[in-house]
Amino acid sequence: MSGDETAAIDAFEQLGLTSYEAKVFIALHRLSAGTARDVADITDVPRSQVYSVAESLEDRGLLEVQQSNPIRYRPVSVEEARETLRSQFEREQERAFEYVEAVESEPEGEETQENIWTVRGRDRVDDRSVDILSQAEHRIVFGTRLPELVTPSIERTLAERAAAGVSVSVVSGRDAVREQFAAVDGVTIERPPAHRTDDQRSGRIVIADDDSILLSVRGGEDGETAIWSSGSLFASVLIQLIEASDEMAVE
Amino acid sequence: MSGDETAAIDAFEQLGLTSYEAKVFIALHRLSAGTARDVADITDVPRSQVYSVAESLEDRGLLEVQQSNPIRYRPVSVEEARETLRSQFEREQERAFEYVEAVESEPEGEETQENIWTVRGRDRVDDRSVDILSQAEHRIVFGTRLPELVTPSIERTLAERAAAGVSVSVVSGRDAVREQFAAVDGVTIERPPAHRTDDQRSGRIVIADDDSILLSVRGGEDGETAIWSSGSLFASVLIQLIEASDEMAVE
DNA sequence: GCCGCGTTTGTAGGATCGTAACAACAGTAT
DNA sequence: ATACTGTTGTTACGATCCTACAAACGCGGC
Repeated sequence: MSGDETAAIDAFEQLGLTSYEAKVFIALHRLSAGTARDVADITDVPRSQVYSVAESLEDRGLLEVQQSNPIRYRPVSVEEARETLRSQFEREQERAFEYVEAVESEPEGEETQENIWTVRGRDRVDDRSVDILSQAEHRIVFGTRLPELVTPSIERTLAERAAAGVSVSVVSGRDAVREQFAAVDGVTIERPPAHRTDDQRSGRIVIADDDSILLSVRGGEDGETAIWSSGSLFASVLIQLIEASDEMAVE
Repeated sequence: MSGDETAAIDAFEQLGLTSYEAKVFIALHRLSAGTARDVADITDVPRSQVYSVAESLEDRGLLEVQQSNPIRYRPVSVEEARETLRSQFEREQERAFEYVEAVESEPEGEETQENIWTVRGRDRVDDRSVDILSQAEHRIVFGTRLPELVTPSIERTLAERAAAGVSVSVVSGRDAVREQFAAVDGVTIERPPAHRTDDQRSGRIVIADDDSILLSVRGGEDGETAIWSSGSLFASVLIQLIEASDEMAVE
């Protein structure tokens, strides 16, 4: 079995199929249609198991059955299968989150507790950054060495906030980053203070108003890990610390 | 635990979470945020298990962790969770079907084998009907007693085919059905021949050109079950049989 | 000491995986 | 006609893995 096929089977398992179901479904697409024996011959699924597996695939709407002797199976088209799985997914998601929304309680006091949260994984850090940025009302500082950490959603949010009258400044020593914002209206571009050594492992920094901050580093298993805090004493102190050291450098 | 909650947990399991993961996620939304003990107190998840479950939820991007003592957990917002799960789903689906598309073989001879296929479930019958209808090039006959079996997608496809110059005739004795097509251009409405007794269990009939036919019945576990055939001798013979009996009645 | 936190280990149950035996049937040779 | 052969569809049964669930442990703070 090829590595690609193993990967595809894994993916199908993530979508809720068993490995047998994935193998039978794939085999039937190879064959266009076929009997239990046909399927068993080109997979490692025992023939005796094909019948029940096919039945369960029929229940999921992924194949059709010809009641003959021998029984023949026919997979539905890829487009139809995708649509079927997708609508099933949407339905389940609706059921699940409907309830969560009904029971979730209001965040009391808008995050006034002294909390510093950890976020692992680049996409997650990205989401959280956008979240923090879009709550800014007066000023934003965004800094990074790495152009690839200026994702489209970040860029969009910065531009949107700038347009809303928020003072946005992007801090980077790298030209690649600086150029990304050269054309954006209302965005000030600055260089980091000279005294700050550029740690190779630093990721991005996000400051929104005087009460929200996010700081990420690269490395570790997840690629990027961030800590962030919003509305806490921690946040404002951290922000002051960071910015005070810059002010001093200027003087 | 309420029935709603059980349903929601089931739904989360369908989305790939374990029941513990679902319970912890829901509990954290109830609390807005909390420690392992907080969660254990309002669920039947043992406190000692909350830590590992939360870790796995963090990997999935469904909650964030505060590294303190005690450890505090914070769920991501419903919108963020939905988006995360959805993009994960899309990614997996892409991985899975990309491979299937690469290996699927061309249907040789365009369904010339003598095959009659079975389809169970109303939605599936609907899909197959639309599929057959949209391959019609010259004429279409669509019949049903039941207005609810004239779904929007059927209606759309019939109108689209009629617009493409296909001769479309809808056959029904029910006014509710007849009225649905009264306004559609290019669609002829007919009554079934008087000699044909209207079996209570009949569902829909779809005929496309002289080579594709689908026939469904209501009843059984799945609500609606259909047989269909395309390009086979079976199909053309069946079509002739059905239509011949009508012709005779006319004479 | 005492108590709560976080970790680790162990067991029971369920679902999937994988093997094997079985009756029913069709075709062939005797 | 009978016996033999091979296939089909069904059923039963261990092996294996993961989840659910329970209990114990080391640790640090009060």
